[in-house]
Amino acid sequence: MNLKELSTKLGLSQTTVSRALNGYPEVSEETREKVRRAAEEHNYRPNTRARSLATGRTMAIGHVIPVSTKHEMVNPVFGDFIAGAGEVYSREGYDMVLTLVEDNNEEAAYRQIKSRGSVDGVVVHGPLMDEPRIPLLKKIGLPFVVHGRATNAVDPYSWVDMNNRRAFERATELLLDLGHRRIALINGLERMDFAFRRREGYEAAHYNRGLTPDPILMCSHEMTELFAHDTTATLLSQPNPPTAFLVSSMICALGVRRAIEERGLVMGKDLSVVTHDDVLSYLRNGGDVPIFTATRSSVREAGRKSAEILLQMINDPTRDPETVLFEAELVLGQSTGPALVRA
Amino acid sequence: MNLKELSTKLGLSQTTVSRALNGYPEVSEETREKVRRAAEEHNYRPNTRARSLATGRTMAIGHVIPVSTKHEMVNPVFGDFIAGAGEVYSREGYDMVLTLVEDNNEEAAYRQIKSRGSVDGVVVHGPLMDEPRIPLLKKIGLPFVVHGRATNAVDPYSWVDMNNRRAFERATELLLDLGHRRIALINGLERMDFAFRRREGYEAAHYNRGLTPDPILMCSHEMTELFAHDTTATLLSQPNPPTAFLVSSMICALGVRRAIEERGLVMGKDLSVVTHDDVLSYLRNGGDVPIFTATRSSVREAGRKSAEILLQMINDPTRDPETVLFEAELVLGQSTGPALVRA
DNA sequence: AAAGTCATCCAAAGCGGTTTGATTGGTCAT
DNA sequence: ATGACCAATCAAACCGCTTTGGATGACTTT
Repeated sequence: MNLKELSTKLGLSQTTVSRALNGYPEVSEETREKVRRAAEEHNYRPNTRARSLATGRTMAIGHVIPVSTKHEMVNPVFGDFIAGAGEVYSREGYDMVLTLVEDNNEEAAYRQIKSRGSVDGVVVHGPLMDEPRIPLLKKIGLPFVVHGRATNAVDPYSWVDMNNRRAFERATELLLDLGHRRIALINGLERMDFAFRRREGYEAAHYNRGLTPDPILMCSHEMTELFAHDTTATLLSQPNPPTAFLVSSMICALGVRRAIEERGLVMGKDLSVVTHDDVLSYLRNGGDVPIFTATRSSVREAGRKSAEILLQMINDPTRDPETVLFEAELVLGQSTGPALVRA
Repeated sequence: MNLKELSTKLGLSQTTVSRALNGYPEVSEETREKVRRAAEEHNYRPNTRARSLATGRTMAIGHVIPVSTKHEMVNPVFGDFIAGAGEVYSREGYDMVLTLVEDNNEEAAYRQIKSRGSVDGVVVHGPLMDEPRIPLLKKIGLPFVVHGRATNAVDPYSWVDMNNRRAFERATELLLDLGHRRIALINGLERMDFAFRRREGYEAAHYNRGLTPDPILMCSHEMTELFAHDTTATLLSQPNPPTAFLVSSMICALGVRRAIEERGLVMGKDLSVVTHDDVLSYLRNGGDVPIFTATRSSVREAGRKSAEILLQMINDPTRDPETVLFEAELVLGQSTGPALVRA
């Protein structure tokens, strides 16, 4: 059933039917109601492509997902972010278009998205410190919002981020307050902006107290359980091992815990662990009392917020870029305790 | 830059330019080359919507993701499946459109997808035992392939699945061979087809040896770390506790391990654990020697295969439904050992 | 030299909507 | 009664592409 068929069936012009359904005032209420009922009855819905060709709006948002070519790694955080954004899209009648791109030719991907004109805007995932996509998108004029930030970006742009630096500074302070002086940092890839900021926070907390973190305790890698486990195991078998771990994700924290327990040590007693918790739906941090002491910020909420901002920008292109910075909570769990005095 | 502009710039008709770029033979090689260069130079790419309106093909595949309303749960397996499917789509020039749907009105969602005509086909995720979507999609004539199967479906349809029944039967047999007689099943929601089949396999292995599994040992829930942990803890504190656990996902297995180790027990010695492993990129099952003994089948590969089948169906609608059944490997890790003789 | 073939190109008609610019008939003030 | 005005409707243009059904001229064929 298309517009033409529906309108002949009703004995009306396409114009009137279209206007009736789209709520234009030039149609009598009586006719509008008649049209509405007929549309309902025949399960008519305007063809997306035709409509978007006519209006110039696609009613679709693109998400370009970088897939690490090296490790075939898909960010586990992604599902929840998408769920948050998707809530907003479906509420507002937008589709979500995913493009998976190997991380070596993202620029081409964005250019293609723009010139094929299949979305009204994009969400940029996983920004690096120097993020070439930001000036690129500005240049080609595709509305966008970044999940995260790019430290070295110059022009203003819209982003939604968590205060990674502050979160990790506070977490480090907590561990320092507990008497820990050798704190390992199990971080993500530090060319990713979020990981860079987290290290900054970690270092700042040390410097603020006149301390210097031991470079050997700072590790950076793709955040898998395995990496975290192996790194922890290695660190613990060194002569002057860390007494605490600051970890960049729940998945990693599980690996850290495994390594700790393999050595017969008890988390929260022999060693302290603080992790960042993205509040993933399938990986809750314990029940009433959290397992891990954690900095906490919902990535699903970030998804919602990103989508809202992007849609606003699309609806009103004159708007100034908008930014949202979530402060992470610091929740106490069972994985932290005072540093043991060395025997 | 659109076709009209490009063709006037070249002094050719739209027809010729379009044909040149789409490889039709009615164009001299000389002209074709000239057109190609001009297109390249001006970064021209045909507008997706216009093209799909003209051809009737959208060059997009829909994925309808059920989002559990009750638990706000996003399937963690989804990211890797999408990554696999996405590889194929981008190779073949297809877009991927995601629709998140609360699990109570999926039917409306599919109807809408069809009538809005924004995709050429869909992948159905998370089939239930009685899956109303299958007859629905057949009825409305939208090509589809199911990731998983629906036990009670009657008409043939395309699906890609793992042999859940056989995998869990073998895993159970392994545990029985090791002398375990009280084997707990930590399963997903059993209205989901995969979970139902896994239980069947588990039960069959028992029955085949004249054993009857204790209903109290079979647990079914959304597969979170927390559920697995709490259930395991509960089971272990019962009078006649299980000596082995058969677990439906790596995430759950982590919860099982946590509960085991909290009691000061050692996995692989005091208790055995076998899990299913979807080979998620961020959650590898250990390094050289797997941590968990596991049934293993790559969900990413399933994504690839599903996409391939669907595209074939779209390109040749006369094709018969195709089905792929992956057999899971059973890999031995460190989490299994002989049942201890009760003191 | 006329007719037929063939390679190459083009004008115009869709695809299914939205939107512009009339057109119609009724109501009201003059 | 007449023109102005308004509400309600419509025909046709347009969005950017593909594709049908010619056109054109060079080259063979007879």
